[in-house]
Amino acid sequence: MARFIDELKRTHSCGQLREDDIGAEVVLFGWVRSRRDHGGCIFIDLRDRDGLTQVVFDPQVAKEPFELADRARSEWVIGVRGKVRDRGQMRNPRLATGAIEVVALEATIFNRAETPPFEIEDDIDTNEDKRLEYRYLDLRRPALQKNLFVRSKLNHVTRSYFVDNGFVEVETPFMVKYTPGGARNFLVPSRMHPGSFYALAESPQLYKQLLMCAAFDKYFQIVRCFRDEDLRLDRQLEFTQIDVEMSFINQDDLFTAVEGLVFRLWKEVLGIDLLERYPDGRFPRMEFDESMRRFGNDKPDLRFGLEHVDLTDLVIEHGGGAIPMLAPMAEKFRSGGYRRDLPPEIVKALVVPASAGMSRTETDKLEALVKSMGAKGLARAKVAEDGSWTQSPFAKNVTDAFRQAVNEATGAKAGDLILFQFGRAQLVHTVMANLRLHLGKKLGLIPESGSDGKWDFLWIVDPPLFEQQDDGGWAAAHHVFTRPHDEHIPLLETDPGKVLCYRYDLVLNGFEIAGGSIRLHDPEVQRKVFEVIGLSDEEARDKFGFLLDALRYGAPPHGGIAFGMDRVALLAADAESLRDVIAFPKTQRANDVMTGAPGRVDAAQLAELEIRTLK
RNA sequence: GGGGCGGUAGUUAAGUUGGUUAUAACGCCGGCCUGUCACGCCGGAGGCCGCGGGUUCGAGUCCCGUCCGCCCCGCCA
Repeated sequence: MARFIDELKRTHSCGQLREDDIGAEVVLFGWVRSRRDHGGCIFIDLRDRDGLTQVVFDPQVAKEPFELADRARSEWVIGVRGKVRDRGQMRNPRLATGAIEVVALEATIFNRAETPPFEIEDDIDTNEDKRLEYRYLDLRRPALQKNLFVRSKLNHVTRSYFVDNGFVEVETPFMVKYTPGGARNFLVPSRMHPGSFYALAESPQLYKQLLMCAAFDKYFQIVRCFRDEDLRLDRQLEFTQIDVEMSFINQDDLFTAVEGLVFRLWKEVLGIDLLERYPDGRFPRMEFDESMRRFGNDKPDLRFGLEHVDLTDLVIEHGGGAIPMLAPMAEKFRSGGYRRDLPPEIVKALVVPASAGMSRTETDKLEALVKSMGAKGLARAKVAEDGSWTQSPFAKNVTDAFRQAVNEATGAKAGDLILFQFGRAQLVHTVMANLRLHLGKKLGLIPESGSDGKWDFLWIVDPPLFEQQDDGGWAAAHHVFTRPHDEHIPLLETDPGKVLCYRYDLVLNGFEIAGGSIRLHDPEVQRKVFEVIGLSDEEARDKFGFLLDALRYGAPPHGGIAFGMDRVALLAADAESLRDVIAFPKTQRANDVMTGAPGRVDAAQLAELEIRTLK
């Protein structure tokens, strides 16, 4: 029978003791965070997941524990029985337990520890690959502990909310049928069927629609999804979704359900009442088109300005303003080579205020930045006192009328710097959106954490159903079961590019945290959509046969949404990267540097699966 | 697939136009210290300069290749 653990049970966590506990005898278990040896007595900060408590080892109080503390080193795991004492004058206001300390009467060493490769503390500078290699040590740091606790709470409150509102959680398969198109799938070879593969589900999309057909109205699931695509700051190979689907609802009904969830999450997990910012309990909405025009993407960060100004119409009107680089584009519109309502090429500007004090070197750096995103260059113009342009490739040729029109449209004043992008619409939007974000950060325009403007939610609604391919054909912009606006159904046959749909994204501070749609359940319209994207009946049957069948056997009108739980956690925990809210994440090259995954497998395993590799 | 940045003691970094023994801080080890909490003071150990090749009398430094990490474009909801 061991004295500690068997006989002496833990009475408190290391973050628990307060003034009220003074005089109590307690038993604490934890890790040695730091040890301060004063010759006569030794202080050890004992840490567990809950916090820190200072333990004093005084040889005049108890000799044996003092000798133990003399030997102890960082990260050793120890147990202490002791008495809670008032720190009196020596209180540490920066510590939750700072009013008290525990005087050791008895102690034990559960385990020694090698010197860790980095110190287990917040705000230490350690490269992330090192942190990931020793993830179990990294995770001991209070900041990461806090993040994972936030995540745990998000999960808990999410389940409570949905259960309280009559939803049912249903688990759907991870191993599913491979279907080409969309995100790349991870493949899982089947031993029972050599040469055949399952795919890891990239989302439960089709299954949740089948659940609606099966009358499981109001479904939700907190579910892992897998996509074999390149990673980013906010993208991992495997990630968690809060997946939701409802029947007999329209877009507004779904928004109500989602807003209810988010308000409750913020209230119960973060202690923030979003009603103060959104008194009617609703998040604002913006049309996709407007978002693209003003911000260049469909996930605008509204916490700062620097909005884009679309100059395409002005350029057309002024025939390019005598600027050689813009004239050919204007001509294409004039001659009817380009459609004005769906312009393949556009011109956009963004004004950097004089107060930013951008130097020439800094603008050169901006140019390098936009080039790295595929732009050819960064045209600019500094506005002089009289409205004329300097430091600009446009200045030499530009007509007075066009220059004045641009100054007026952009609102640029003396000393301001106008930045331009022109060319293929998609590239201009991407470059300008990233430029705006970059400048917002660089110029310090994004409010610090905790300020009033911190939580900026926005619905992006009514995007186009299709996007045009390079070959002029059309493809579904999202997935093929998105319902078009009823009044646009005739356009399916005449002008697919103008068809808008019931698709929506919820944006928070520039991150898309949720996306979904009202689904297409009318087989007639479904066929027309397939026709537009050139999907034959046969191909459709092959890909979605089971869903098409289900839709024919009495499908209710339905729609849903999926939250990127990792991104929600990232924002809620105020973390820098998705990796900071995932216990064991992958690197950008999709490696697990701790375990070495992915790894090669032995020949016998491959032989059994009848798989041969080329490398 | 492409662009950018980085890799030097355990950790984080500095390292000049290529030139003596590669620095510093923190950590670690030893000693001293009874009120510290970023404890303090004294002393010490610690290096495949990511890896491979090349140029050179001489490479941490220059060139080529490669691996790893981060950020971005493409891709992806």
